[in-house]
Amino acid sequence: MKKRTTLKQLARELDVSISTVSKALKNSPEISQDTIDRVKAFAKLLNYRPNNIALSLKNKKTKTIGIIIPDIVHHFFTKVIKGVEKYANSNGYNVIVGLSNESFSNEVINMEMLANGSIDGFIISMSRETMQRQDYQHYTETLNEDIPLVMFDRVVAEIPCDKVIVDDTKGAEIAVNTLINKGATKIAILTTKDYVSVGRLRTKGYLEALKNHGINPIRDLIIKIDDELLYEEEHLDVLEKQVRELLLNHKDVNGIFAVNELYAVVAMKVAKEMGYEIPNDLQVIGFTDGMLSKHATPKLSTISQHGESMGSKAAELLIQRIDERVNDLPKEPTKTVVISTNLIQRGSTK
Amino acid sequence: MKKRTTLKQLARELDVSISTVSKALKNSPEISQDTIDRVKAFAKLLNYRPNNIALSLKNKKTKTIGIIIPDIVHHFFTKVIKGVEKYANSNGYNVIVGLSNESFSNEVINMEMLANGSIDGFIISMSRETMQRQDYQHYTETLNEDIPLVMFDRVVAEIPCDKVIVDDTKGAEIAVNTLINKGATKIAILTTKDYVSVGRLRTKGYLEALKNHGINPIRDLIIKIDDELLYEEEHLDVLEKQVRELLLNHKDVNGIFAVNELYAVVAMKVAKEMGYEIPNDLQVIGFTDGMLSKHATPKLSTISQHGESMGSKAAELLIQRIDERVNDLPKEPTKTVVISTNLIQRGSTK
DNA sequence: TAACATTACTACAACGTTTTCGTGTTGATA
DNA sequence: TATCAACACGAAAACGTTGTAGTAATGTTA
Repeated sequence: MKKRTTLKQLARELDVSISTVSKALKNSPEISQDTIDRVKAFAKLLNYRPNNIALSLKNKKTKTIGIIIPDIVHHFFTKVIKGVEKYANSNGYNVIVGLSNESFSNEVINMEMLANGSIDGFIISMSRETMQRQDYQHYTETLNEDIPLVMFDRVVAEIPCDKVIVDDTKGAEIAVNTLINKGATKIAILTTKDYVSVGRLRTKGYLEALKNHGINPIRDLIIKIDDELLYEEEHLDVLEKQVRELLLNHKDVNGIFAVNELYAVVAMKVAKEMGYEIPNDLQVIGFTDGMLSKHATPKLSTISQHGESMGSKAAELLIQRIDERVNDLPKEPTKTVVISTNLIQRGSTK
Repeated sequence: MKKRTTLKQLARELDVSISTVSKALKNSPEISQDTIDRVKAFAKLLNYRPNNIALSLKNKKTKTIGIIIPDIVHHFFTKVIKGVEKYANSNGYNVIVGLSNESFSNEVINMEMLANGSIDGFIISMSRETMQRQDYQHYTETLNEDIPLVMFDRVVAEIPCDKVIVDDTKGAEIAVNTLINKGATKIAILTTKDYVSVGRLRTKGYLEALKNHGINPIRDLIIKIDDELLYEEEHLDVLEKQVRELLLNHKDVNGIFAVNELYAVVAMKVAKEMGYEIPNDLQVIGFTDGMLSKHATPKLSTISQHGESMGSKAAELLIQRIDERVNDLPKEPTKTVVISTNLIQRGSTK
């Protein structure tokens, strides 16, 4: 195995000490210009570059942050990673990605693999299973070990750490308000089971919007879809079937708010098949602005989640915490940053 | 800053040497069962876990692999990462992600950031700009430093390293053959500029299929789209316009093969707007099986690229090389693994 | 009882850095 | 000429591990 150039090699060949080489490369005033030049020239020749691992060990920081997400094949998370990467990179940090695949144990294992000094801090969105179990030990342990942690999107109040979320309730409210203002009178919601915090909150926003307009919510119009294995083929059928039933039983539904873009797109598809014309007969708004929204026909009006902003904000918060920790600064109280959502109007609304 | 438990601390408090602690934790026969038990109990109490960085430094390997991709907001690459992660994780490796954003300099910077000992090897798909410039210095340098490198999808023959690709030409041929067999007589191709290797190869497959059926290619039917900033909003318009012109000038086109799913989906959209009925008037096949394909109306028939398989294969090859390097085994000649493509038939073909 | 094995440890070097604290050689000053 | 800065460099510790090579204190053997 060929070995990389080290200070020691340079020192030996130049017949000076390791310290001298190290200092020369850093333009230390202790070293004569002559020696500096010689060392630098030779270092360049051998293409010397300092070993990061040794530096990490010495400095007790790795300049690496770990991001743990439930699924990478998902536009939103992908956007978040992009935001994290961008901010992290421009601050000299690398990003190491761990996938929990919506599984609790994977999440724990992944965090343990990284909490061994490999990373300076975590950015996390909880796996579905973790939300169901409500077992947050691995988070508290991490915090106890004084490893900074920032949660985003799927967060939980119990954990005292910085958080980045969108105002799900408000976003949903905006969506439903918009539908109402544009003439929809009977509005259904396609949401998830309640243990998914974002689903719960968006449903809340839906209910509030109705209430504010003096509309009584109808049980039948609130469709809670079990999103286990959501992205698996078979489960789309279930989704389609539920939408079809909804539209069959309530032919006068003229607005649908879906808590993610997939639900929205599927709803549009089913509705079109059943003869609805969008947006004339039925208006649809989704949540999360992804590929599907942009390329659906008609293009989907949607509440944008600003994944990239969330990512870079999370990275910013995390790096602040890391600095705080490294420089032994007093700990600021934990923050929860709310990223504002906004409606992107496209073809699925009037 | 709170410090993590180290061997030294354990040693001090247990009043034994560091070596003893280290060995006790590893059940060394040199250590008495008594001491082993004491040490382990105490280590558990303090929640000791060995520092990975120190291990990396000592062992001269990081158990981390770097993957550099042009864009993470892209279903295919996302699938590849998933495959890499899966294989890597189950072999004790972590994955660190670098995004080039299709930019040459970003690619170089990212690689340099990681080639400092942070990772044991690279998995790379070239950025568009790198392909254009044909500047592969950073790859050769990496290889010269004896850092293993595996390229996937967007590869280049000049670099002597393991590669994982799909048989683009064959895949395209299958697609076009299928169109012909299903009755299409005038088939257009939506492809990229030639410097994008996959575009070039898929175009080749298109031409071969035509030739094999004795069909003369028509210049006008080969649309080479400039995919600079492809995923930016404005450029979709260009794409739409080109498809519209194609269909206007050649009303009898009854088959379209697109080298990616976005082109295919946009083509379908434009065609539908122009009154074509798919698949009756016009059949469409895409390449890469992503979200868009599954949720387009009609669902898009497509050549599947098996991103996840590509990813895990790439990880497998890389880890083999790393082992080879670490154990000073003789170097095997470089391999190019071709992942077989297959046609997924859905609604956009008869 | 002298020589030797075994047991159960410890010391130390090494991985590649950085940084603090010397230290020997100049030249200038009193 | 004795004293002292300034200069240019080197030695060594430290970060947290592991593994090799020692080393006391026992017990065993001839």
